[in-house]
Amino acid sequence: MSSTTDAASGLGVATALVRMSHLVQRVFADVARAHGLPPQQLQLLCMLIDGPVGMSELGRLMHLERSTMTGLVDRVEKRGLVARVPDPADRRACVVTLHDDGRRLAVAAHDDVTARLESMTRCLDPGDRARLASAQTRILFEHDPAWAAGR
Amino acid sequence: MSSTTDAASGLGVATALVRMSHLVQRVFADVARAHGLPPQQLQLLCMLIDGPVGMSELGRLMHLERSTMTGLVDRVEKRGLVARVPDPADRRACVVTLHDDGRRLAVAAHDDVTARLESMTRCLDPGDRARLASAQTRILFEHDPAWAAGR
DNA sequence: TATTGTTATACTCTATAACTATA
DNA sequence: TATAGTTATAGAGTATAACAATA
Repeated sequence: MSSTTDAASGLGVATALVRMSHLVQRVFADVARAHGLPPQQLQLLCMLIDGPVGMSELGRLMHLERSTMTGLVDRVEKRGLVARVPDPADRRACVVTLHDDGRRLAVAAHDDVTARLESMTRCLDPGDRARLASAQTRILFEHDPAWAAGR
Repeated sequence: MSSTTDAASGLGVATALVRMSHLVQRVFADVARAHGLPPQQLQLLCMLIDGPVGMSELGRLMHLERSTMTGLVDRVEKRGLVARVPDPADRRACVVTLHDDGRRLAVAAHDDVTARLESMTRCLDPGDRARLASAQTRILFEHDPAWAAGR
């Protein structure tokens, strides 16, 4: 009945994935709140770190309808963190770009999330941590449609 | 530049956790929608499979305010899936219980989520799958406050 | 015809603050 | 005083359907 044996009575892989997902979402939400943003708005900012993205592409990346993106970008734009810039190559389209404040916030929050998650994995051996990352990478490679495209 | 080497250029553990979390949330949302429910309402139902739970305890389990629980339970109750039952031991309190329809729906959807997640892990060796589950179990044991209490 | 983005609408989710009733 | 639950309010997130402008 030591803590070690309790942890050893492990969960099924599906249950573990669901619970781990909730824990990660909570970390993300806590960091977002610490930076004064709702989680979805922070997620949007993080999508823009590598460069401007159009509305439809953002919807594909975040698995949201285009009309949902309109409202989300509206709210983040109202905070002065991003701007819509007309696409010179297509007069229907625009790209969403980070302002300086938005970039600082996105990078700082992203770093916070990374630090907190890495800290949580310190209870694993380095080898186990690497195997955890690689097993998840493998699953994502096989099952995340957005994988091939994105970074 | 083969797909194998692409997968081998793995993600950091934090990035892998965040992406995996999104993938799991998407699976859960897809299953919920297939059963005609918003994800949060399905999550609530799943919390009740092992037995009735009071409003405050539900809030702790789901990391939501008590007032948020009131609305969530209202909506699920309106669908006829759960009922508030007065707690005979404490006249302030009530417990939320599943109706038969709610239980059938909760179990079926839970099974669907489990099946889809297990199917996604089939790209791993049995040993890797077991190590994935056990590494996550270890992290949850150390960092999920709701761990000790819950199942 | 197809695509880009928006608007209108209706729900849903969430937190804060103030409240009632019971412990 | 403390806890269980609700109400009121405000804001945020989401999808569907219909639309305008452009490709």
